Amino acid sequence: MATIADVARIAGVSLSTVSHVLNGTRFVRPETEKAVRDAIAATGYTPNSLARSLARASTNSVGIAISAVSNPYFSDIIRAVESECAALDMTIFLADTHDIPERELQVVQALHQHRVDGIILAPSTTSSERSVTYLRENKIPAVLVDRLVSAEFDQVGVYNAESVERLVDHLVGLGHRRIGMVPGQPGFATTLERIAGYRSAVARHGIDAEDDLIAPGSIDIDSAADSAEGLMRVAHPPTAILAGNNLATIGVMRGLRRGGFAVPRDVALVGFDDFDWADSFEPRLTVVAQPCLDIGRVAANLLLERIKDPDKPPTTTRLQTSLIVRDSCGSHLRRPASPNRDRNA
Amino acid sequence: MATIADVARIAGVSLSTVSHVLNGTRFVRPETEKAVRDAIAATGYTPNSLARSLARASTNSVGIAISAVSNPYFSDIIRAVESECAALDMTIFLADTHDIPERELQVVQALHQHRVDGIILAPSTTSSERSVTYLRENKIPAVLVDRLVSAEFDQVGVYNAESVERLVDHLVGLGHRRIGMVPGQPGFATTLERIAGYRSAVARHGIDAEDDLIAPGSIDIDSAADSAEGLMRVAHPPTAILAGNNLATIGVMRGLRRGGFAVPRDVALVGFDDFDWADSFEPRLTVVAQPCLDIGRVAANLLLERIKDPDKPPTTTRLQTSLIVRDSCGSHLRRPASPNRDRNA
DNA sequence: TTTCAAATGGCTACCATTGCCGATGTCGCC
DNA sequence: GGCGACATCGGCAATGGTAGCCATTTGAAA
Repeated sequence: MATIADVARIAGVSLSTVSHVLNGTRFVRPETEKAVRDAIAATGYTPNSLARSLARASTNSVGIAISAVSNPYFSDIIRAVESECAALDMTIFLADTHDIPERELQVVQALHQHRVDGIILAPSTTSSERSVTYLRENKIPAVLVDRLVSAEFDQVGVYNAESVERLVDHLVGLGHRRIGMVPGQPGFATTLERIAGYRSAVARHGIDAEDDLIAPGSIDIDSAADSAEGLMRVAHPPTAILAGNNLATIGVMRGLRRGGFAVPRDVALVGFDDFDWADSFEPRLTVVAQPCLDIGRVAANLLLERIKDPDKPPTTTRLQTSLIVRDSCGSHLRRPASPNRDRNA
Repeated sequence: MATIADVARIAGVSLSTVSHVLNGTRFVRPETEKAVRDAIAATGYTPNSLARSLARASTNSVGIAISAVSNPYFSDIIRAVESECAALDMTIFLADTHDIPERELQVVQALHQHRVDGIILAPSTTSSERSVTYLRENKIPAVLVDRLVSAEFDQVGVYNAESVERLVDHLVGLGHRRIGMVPGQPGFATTLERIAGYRSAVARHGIDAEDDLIAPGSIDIDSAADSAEGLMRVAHPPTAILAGNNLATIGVMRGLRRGGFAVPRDVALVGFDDFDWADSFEPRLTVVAQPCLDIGRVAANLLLERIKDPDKPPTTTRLQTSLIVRDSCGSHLRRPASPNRDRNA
């Protein structure tokens, strides 16, 4: 593998000149530049990014610490971040936190050791966890996505409570007064906010709010399925279920099907997070959709700003969700008194 | 940020000794080692991976060049690769090819410049494309996944033709004799193999094989939807449709719905690739499922072997798919003469 | 001849690794 | 007490590209 020294030797110039030609950091005569470029072509030289990053003290890369595994919802975010960064010739380190705090810390440390310029993190647990502490103590430019746990960092998420309230409003508008909830991952900031939104909406409408209507948090599809089955076995089972995220939604459907319940005939269902197949398969789900691409875009831009200016005050951004009404509540069957067939925020 | 020199100074030893303590590369007295470790703790020193990689000429990282964006099928593969690599303390560079040859080359070059130890690539086009040439010319350890385009590399994929043949067999077993196909991305090796499998099976059964039964390749969900609508408008529309991959399946459903056709009432549907929601939403799809986790696992291990021994002969691995029979062909309605309700390979 | 500018060379710090050679120090043995 | 054997560790160099600084060379203008 050719080095810059080889290029310099063949071009008959100094190391400095080759470097300056490569980076445009000072003027060189057109003839000299051509000699250098010819030598580069002849040797097939490509700069060693490691040495370059070492000297520049900047790697032109960002790390994404996210649970890309269990959460398909993140792939759109990653996609948007990748797209923004690629436009600026930055590369992406992807590391999977598996949503386990311990692993999350390891992953953040690994990214730091690789000297990424900044980190986008979806923190697993609620408050100042070790990984967040690590970011703060090492002054690593960072943006938190999805779960907003610390206002000392730049953060991007959605209005979780309000979105759930809109789902509850929708159900109440259709006449439902016993609404069950199958939340997402227990302990996550998003989960807590969404449960709070549920409680708030239910209280506002003055309808049933027994604790047995809220299932425990679900860690995967199957536990959500179990929760749904459990919900339908209580004394007065709900007439509608609200699923706390994409995996919970699939799980609830699986559980209901297993229990012999049809949606929306036996029970209505609304979900948090949309799917691109949701308009083609039955039951066509009524959901609130997150602007995943926007989240990723905003996160990437916030991070790049933060890298440029590490001392600017951190901002927390919440984006709007969209209520997409389809058929999973039977709203096309039993029309309510107050029709609210809104399609968008 | 502390450097190894700071540690050496505080511990009162040489640079060499600190390095040897860190890497266990030569014996040091327990007292000396303790002094070094104390100094590391005191300074909060973490080695600079860049300098380390530069000196070692190995980055302990692998690059994944894949279209993670448009293809959710790859997330399981990425997950498996990440898992295997994490166990060996290797990190992952993720770069998105967007399945565009030009971008694919850029991405491979970027990974190479970052001096990854090896690359896992899902090549977009059929034969020796520029990115594959680049890998070969620069002798980069590499494994090709999904689309098997060059036996000079290690490769991992599935039996595409055979899998499609099983789907056709299943349909024929149910009495279908006009079977349409909506293939995946045009030009991809997988697509060509799956079309070949379709043609072969159709010929073997001696049933209709007009060219208008094979739609053009679909680049996304919507183009697959258009293809499905188109298929249903031909003179003698098919009684069953075979979708060439996950996106095509969703697209076909969307198109059929738009055209007012119900599955399986008006037309049967089988798909390539399974979904984790497919057992809960209607129509419950009959599909062949790829062992994505295994593909990723095998790919990671092949790459690590290849890095260790760059000169061993390349191997091509094809894995078995599983036929999962559900309800999207109406097999639960009109039982055929020969019942083949097989659930697995 | 002096003066000046243009163009480029040379140098250095950045940082950890690793093998090699050399410099101590220590111990046992005669 | 002197000598060899060995344990332990220091010093050095090469690996790489960057970017700013100063020095140098060359040619042209004054």
